[in-house]
Amino acid sequence: MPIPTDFSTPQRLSAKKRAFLQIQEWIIDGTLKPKEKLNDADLAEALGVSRTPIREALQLLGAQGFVEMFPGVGTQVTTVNHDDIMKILPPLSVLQALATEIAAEIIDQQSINQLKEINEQFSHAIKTGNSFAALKLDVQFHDLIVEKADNPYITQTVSSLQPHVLRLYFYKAIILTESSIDEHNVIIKALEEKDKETCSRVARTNWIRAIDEYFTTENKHHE
Amino acid sequence: MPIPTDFSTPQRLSAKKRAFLQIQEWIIDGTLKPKEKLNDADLAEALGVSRTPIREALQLLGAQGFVEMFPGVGTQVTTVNHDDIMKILPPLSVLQALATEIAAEIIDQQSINQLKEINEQFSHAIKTGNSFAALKLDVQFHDLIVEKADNPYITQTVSSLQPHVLRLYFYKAIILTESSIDEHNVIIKALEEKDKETCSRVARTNWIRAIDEYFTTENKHHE
DNA sequence: AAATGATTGATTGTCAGCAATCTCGCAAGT
DNA sequence: ACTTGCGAGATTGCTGACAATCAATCATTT
Repeated sequence: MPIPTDFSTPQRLSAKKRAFLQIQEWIIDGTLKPKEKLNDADLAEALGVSRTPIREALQLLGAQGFVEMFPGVGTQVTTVNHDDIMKILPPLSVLQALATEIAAEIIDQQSINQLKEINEQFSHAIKTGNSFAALKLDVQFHDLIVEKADNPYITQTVSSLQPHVLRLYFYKAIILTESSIDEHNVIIKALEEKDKETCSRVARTNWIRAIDEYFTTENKHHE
Repeated sequence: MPIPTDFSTPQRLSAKKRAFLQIQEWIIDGTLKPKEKLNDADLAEALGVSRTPIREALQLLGAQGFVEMFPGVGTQVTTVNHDDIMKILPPLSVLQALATEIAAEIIDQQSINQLKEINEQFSHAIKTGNSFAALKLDVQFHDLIVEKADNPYITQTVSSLQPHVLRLYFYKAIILTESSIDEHNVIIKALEEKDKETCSRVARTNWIRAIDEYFTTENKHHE
């Protein structure tokens, strides 16, 4: 009998980690409302653990900007505004542009093939109106590039912004359109040609176009 | 007897916050060595508190990238390498460049005067060889611009990188020279003239010059 | 009626202790 | 000498409880 070689160690999630992931999800999807006061005993009861792992999870959520802790008073979910998209896209885009520029010099063909595959799935999701899937594929696309850039500080800062992007999606502040498909293709081509300049320019101006579209859609919405 | 009006509410620091600040300082200044295994009972004893606030502080330090937690095993101080400067400057600079570009459109004259004042003190610190003071003034200079940009995501990402800059200083991986004085002056002038393009360009290329100088100094050091 | 002070209950931050797990050292077997 | 197995001790994650503090409510004074 051959020894199995394709197993992985089963991951036991600590109570803290479970609490963190669950509360984060509740905040992102709006179950826990902006400005809502969080009571750690209630959360502990809801999740079937003691208050300590809840408090540890809240430290992490505070560091992420999803809650604000007022010592001696309580913990509150941070606010989310429609216009936050206006604020998050510039830093996110310059970081992604930087990652793309760095990756252009070192990326391998296999990863480029992966990007093409992701963009095909992204295109399909856009065309079939599956916007959540499209968002996740957009994140995957950029995350692969960030990973290839191999700079822990870029990875850290981008990943600190990503959950906020997801939250904005749930508050209907994110719009992905067919234009993004073409942009991804331009990035892929530029990466194949090791064209740093185009990589950087496209990724950096992407947010300007996204904001224009956002305003166009918003104006229609208000009419 | 007039009622005092210039007092502020005395800030009581929670045990958690005190622990966080102290352990962070120990990591930054090398008291706690890279790769060192941290034992929360020892830290608790050293700081005269129970383990709970230590564990909460460690969550924050983990989120900051100063420690890595291995569930069930222990917590370890992250490594620091001389060449980390090569990795942190690009993202830090693009974020600072973005902040400068945004601030160029909205900054007031009072803040510009403040920048001039800070740069004078920075110049003095450089010329008298007080490099720690110079670093702190450089941080102050950029932080004021980031504050004026009024974008919480830029503030958050920049401030997540700053403590790492300080740590690299203590590991002798940061060098500030007289060139920075001139650069600051170029930024100030461009801000006064609302010249976004120059703001952005200078702040974004600053790290290339800083890395060149770093290599020049490193080569001399190895001779 | 409005302002002030006192009281009460809830919540937060922390403590001490318990159980589970991990690591290390020692002993036994090959 | 090297490998394997076991046990002990240390450490981690978590629980339940306590004390301090805050906010809300009630009572008293103006």
